[in-house]
Amino acid sequence: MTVSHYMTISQKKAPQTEKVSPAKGRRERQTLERREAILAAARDVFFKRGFHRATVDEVAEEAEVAKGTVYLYFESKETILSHLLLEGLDALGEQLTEAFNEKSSFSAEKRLRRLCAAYLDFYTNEPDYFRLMMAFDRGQFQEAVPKELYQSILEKSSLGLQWVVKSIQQGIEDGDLAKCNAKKTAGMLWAAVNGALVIVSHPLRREMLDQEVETLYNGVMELTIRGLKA
Amino acid sequence: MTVSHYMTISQKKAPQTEKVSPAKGRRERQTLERREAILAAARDVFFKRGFHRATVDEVAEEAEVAKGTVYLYFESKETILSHLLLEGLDALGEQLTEAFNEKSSFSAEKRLRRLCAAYLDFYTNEPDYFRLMMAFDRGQFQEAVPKELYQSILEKSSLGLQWVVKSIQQGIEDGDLAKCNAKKTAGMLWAAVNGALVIVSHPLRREMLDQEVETLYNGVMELTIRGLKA
DNA sequence: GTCATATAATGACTAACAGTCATAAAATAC
DNA sequence: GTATTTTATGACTGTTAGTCATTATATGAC
Repeated sequence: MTVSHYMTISQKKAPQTEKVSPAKGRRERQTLERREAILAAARDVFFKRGFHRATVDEVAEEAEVAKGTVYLYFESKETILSHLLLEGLDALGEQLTEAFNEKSSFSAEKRLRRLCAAYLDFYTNEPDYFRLMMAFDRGQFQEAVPKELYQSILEKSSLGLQWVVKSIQQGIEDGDLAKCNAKKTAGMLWAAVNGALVIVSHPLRREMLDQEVETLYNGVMELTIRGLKA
Repeated sequence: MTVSHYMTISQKKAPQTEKVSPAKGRRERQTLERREAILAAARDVFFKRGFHRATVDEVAEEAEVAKGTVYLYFESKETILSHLLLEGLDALGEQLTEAFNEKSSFSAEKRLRRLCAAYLDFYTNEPDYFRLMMAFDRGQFQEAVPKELYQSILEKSSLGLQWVVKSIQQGIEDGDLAKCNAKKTAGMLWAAVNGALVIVSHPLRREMLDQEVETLYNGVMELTIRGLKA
């Protein structure tokens, strides 16, 4: 059984006897707090300077610990980013869940539009998290972060996509959309609108296309949704 | 007037008198050859190891020169990549020009499909160049490469997009497509299909969408082209 | 050919930064 | 109060992009 890195601090040598001491709870709490403080410092520094410019020394300084301490709580700079990414994905996930609005009786198309709009909102309102996501989509993270962490990012990412899948399934059931592989079609839609954000995120590409985020994004959304209905 | 970096080697101190010597031509040729050799070495190394893993020392060794020499011909590792990128963009540009096939009487839709197919072909047949393009779309290249080089990458990139713009304009003229801003619409289409390639280029994202390149790419193409016609 | 000058090449060096680990400090147990 | 375990530290290592004083080579004048 593998355990998360942060849980291993007090478990370097697994004790044969499971002694319960009064201080144990407090210790664990402190460990988590420390970890959270480092993560918060990393959030500050990464947001302010961007992942690549930011240094682990800066994170340590901001967290008021030594650099070595940072590495007691996280395996690598990339691992820290991954945990921030999970935060971002949680936030995005919540917004998407709200956009889908399970309890309402929205049409499939309305839901798709709301999901797309929520994604654009996230891009607009959480530019820092979005930037980190883009940074993650670059480097050699698969090698730099533990498998299980990589896996949970994959899962969290897929969770958001599920709402798109559900919307398309609903559209097919309601007879609003032609029959198709909902999962694959959702992927296409997502790839397209995400592509718009990828491009506007890069100065060169934005110059190249020479249009505002909203124009491009909504244009792509319209094209694909119309294509879906056709 | 600014001159390219590689032209400055024999011009560190601008001579007042423009003497023409018999050796001049050969020297210039040798300089260009040297430069080309370094670029070829970089192509090998970057293709084999990827931009981030590759080191300038490796490039120098492959080119059989000292590291300092590499920096006589290129300002930075990023600048070398930029020049390789220009090669890639040239190749892509040619394929797109051919796909558009100016002399033919293809319909706008046919042309768009051919352009998209050519882009996918490029992704498939020149994965190394495509990888470098993705690498470029990441880092802090705007700062690391000279403005004029950055500008020429922008221009070369836009050149390919022009064929999409032309196709859409033709579609409007032929009455096959509804009136729209051709440039912006071309950007949307491009953002969408490019988005598909961006996603499949990343292992995490490909896992997430769980489908083959062709399926996803052609799906996005179909969606957007259908949306365009609707 | 030989020397003076201009040009090109070299590789040891610097700086920056991720990550390590022997040592120190603090907490806990007894 | 002492021993033991846990946590923290920061000097150190390894790697790599980029520099620059020094060396080598080519050219031109005589």
